[in-house]
Amino acid sequence: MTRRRVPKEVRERQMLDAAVATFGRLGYRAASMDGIAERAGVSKPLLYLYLNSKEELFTACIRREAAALAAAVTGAVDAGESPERQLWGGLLGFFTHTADHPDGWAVLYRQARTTGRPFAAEVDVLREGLVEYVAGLFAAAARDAGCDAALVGREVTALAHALVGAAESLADWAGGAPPASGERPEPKDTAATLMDFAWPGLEALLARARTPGTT
Amino acid sequence: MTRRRVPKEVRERQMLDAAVATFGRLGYRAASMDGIAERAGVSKPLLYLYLNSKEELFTACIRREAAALAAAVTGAVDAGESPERQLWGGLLGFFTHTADHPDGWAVLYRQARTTGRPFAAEVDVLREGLVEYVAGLFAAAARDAGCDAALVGREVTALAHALVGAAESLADWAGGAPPASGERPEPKDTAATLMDFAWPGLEALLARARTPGTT
Amino acid sequence: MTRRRVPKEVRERQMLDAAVATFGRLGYRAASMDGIAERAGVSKPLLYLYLNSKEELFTACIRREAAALAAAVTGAVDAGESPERQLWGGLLGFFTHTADHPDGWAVLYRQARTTGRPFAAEVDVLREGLVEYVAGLFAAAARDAGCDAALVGREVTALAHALVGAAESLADWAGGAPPASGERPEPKDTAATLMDFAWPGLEALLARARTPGTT
Amino acid sequence: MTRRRVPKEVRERQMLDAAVATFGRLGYRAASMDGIAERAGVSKPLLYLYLNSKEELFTACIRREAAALAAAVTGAVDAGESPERQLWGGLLGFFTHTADHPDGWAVLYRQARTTGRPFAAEVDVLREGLVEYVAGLFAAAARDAGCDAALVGREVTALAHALVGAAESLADWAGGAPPASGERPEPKDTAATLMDFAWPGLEALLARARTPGTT
DNA sequence: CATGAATGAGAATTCATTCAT
DNA sequence: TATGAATGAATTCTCATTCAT
Repeated sequence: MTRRRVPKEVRERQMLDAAVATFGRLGYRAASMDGIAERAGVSKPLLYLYLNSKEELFTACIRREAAALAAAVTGAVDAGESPERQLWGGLLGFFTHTADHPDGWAVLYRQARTTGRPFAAEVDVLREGLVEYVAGLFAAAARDAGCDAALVGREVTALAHALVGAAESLADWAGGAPPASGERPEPKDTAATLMDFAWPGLEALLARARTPGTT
Repeated sequence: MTRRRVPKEVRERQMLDAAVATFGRLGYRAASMDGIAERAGVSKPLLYLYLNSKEELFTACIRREAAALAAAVTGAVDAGESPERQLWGGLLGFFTHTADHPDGWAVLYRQARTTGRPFAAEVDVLREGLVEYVAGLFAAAARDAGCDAALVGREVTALAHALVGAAESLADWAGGAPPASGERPEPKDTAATLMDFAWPGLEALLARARTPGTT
Repeated sequence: MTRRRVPKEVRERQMLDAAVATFGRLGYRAASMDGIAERAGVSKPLLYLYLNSKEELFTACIRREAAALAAAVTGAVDAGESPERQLWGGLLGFFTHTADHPDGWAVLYRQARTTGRPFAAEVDVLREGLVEYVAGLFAAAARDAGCDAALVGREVTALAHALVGAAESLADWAGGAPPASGERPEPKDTAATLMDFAWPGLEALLARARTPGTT
Repeated sequence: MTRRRVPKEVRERQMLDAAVATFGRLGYRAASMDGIAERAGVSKPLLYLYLNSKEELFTACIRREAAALAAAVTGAVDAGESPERQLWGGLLGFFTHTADHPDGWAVLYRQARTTGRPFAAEVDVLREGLVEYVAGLFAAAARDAGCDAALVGREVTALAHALVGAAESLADWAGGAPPASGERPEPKDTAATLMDFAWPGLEALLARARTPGTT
């Protein structure tokens, strides 16, 4: 159609955008290369020229979105602050980004994880990074509270897993309800809900750790 | 091959079992009617005779598994006990059932939600039911603690959502780690983790509600 | 279209016939599964159901035609006769069969040999068989003529190769000239031409072998 | 990359060389213009600028290789010598050239003949020329032997066909056996094999022609 | 002169679905 | 009741060919 010459990077971004939107809504199998090409406004061969195959295209989507999400979380944290403030910042960054990029989030959380090993593994890398980061915050909070970090180590990791899972779930829920269901919750509110939900559990754990005799 | 005359209901169950296993592992699109028929040990036309189409078959799977899960949760609760005990019972029932029926859980949580509106809606019904049930428990706890139920209503619902989301996430995580990762966590431990994580948050909320002046 | 139920073997033969005709005329790459299915009067999926892939289909064609040609040659020979008579019979069988099955011959000689290793290897088996058979006849003729078989062994094999090559070439030539060029030569004449061409060379060789001092 | 200004003719030769190598190894269909351009070290549009289309490119390859082969045969013959010496010279030239230019030979003999009418026709011109030349030699030999040329005319043509076919077949066989099979036969040996094989047949024919009463 | 960027057309293969028995 | 046989409709991917610079 439009034989417009467009710089490589722009074209590639157009294609990835279209792919993320399509994969995010339909899933890997149901998405067709035809559909993606059309949405990107390019011909199918061009799509293949840039991204080689459906599999590689999907992988490229996952990587791009994972990197963007990680950057959003990292960038929202001020490393000099208290663990609690850092967690708050990270959560806010997380919910803001996922709310702003629902298709990207769907690709990562909904689709990539249900489409078989190689893809799920890509996401696991991201996830492990987040879990470790949160666990680090919890450990710092433990130190600040005068607990033996080694003592609470295992439980801290479990809690970090639970928190990340809860965050994913909330992000999914917040983004999932489409226009119909009235207003979408603000990222700030979602973050507050989760903080209120989770932080007391952590403090209770630390309290127990300071009072020997309880497990 | 086995020309055994089998009663209608048994046949149907065989087919649904095969379908749940196949859909749960491969997803809706990647699963083939051929594969399901073969796994069920019946011919494809018979599969169509009983279940009409791939779409209806998938829907039937979702409904059956959703009902089974709801029954498992409901059945594990003793309506006469305290909210905390009731929640504990429900969580235990939930984690036990999902651990025992990983394919069914995968169909509900992983596949149905990623395969487009009509199917996701089926699951949402189940989910809403659970959320409301949990919210009811929280409201009861609020009353028991002498709080104004109306006052905490909104927050209680948000918390219920978070808890259900966390439970789903934990169930998925507990079932997801295959043999490699050593032993799978016991449902009881998973439930305990979540209780420890979540209950303090609720109590903190109630405490705030009793002490006017804080949001 | 015609949803006629046809016995398996008949269907398979229809498909192979169509495939041989198509591959023989267009070559492996230029032939399309669509075209073959249409010529066979079946749908493409059925073609795949029976023959799995283009590659397997081509292999099946080669094998069937190779077996048929080998049978035609073998069946035209009376094992009790003199080498010269046996060779005559074999050639006659060969030229008769190739003239009667030009597409099969084209598949074997023209297409299979130019379509890469795995296919060429199939034909080589046939070809080696024929060469060895002819070499055996030559050796028998040598013994009858009182020559030391071991002495002429190597030359006999080279001659056999040349003869088979000449036969292939003549068959191709005889079958290649289409209607335009007037009448096609009779297999008997082709066989006679080759006998006249080749037998004196063999006899000359044997004569040299009986008169030591020549190489 | 190499922005060297290269004279037109050299460029064209580079392209034809690449095309011959590619077509000879892969065949017309399996060869891609992309591959040829890359092997030639030029861009695809340039390839099209010089040679217009895949079809024309293939035709140009055939013509160039056919001319080269004809020249090699013609140039190896001393027109003043006896028919037998001339035939020997021609065969030697033929086998030497085909051994030195395996890709060109593959294009002519293997690929062009299996890729449909228009291309096969190009080769037929070459082939007919060779056959007529050989038939002329045979006729001269007949005259030298005191035979009535008209009498043996038809048989002489058939023999010429057989000889050319045998030569082609031997060239193909000699060039086909790759490194594995040890040393490749020398052109001189191949020519000798064919001379030994063919000349006695011709002499026998002439002998019969001088002795009326035999057919 | 030379090319990077782009596309229309087609090919192999798979799948949900349905007759005819 | 139950099925072996059959197909229409996609889907992924490739290739010859051509603008725009």
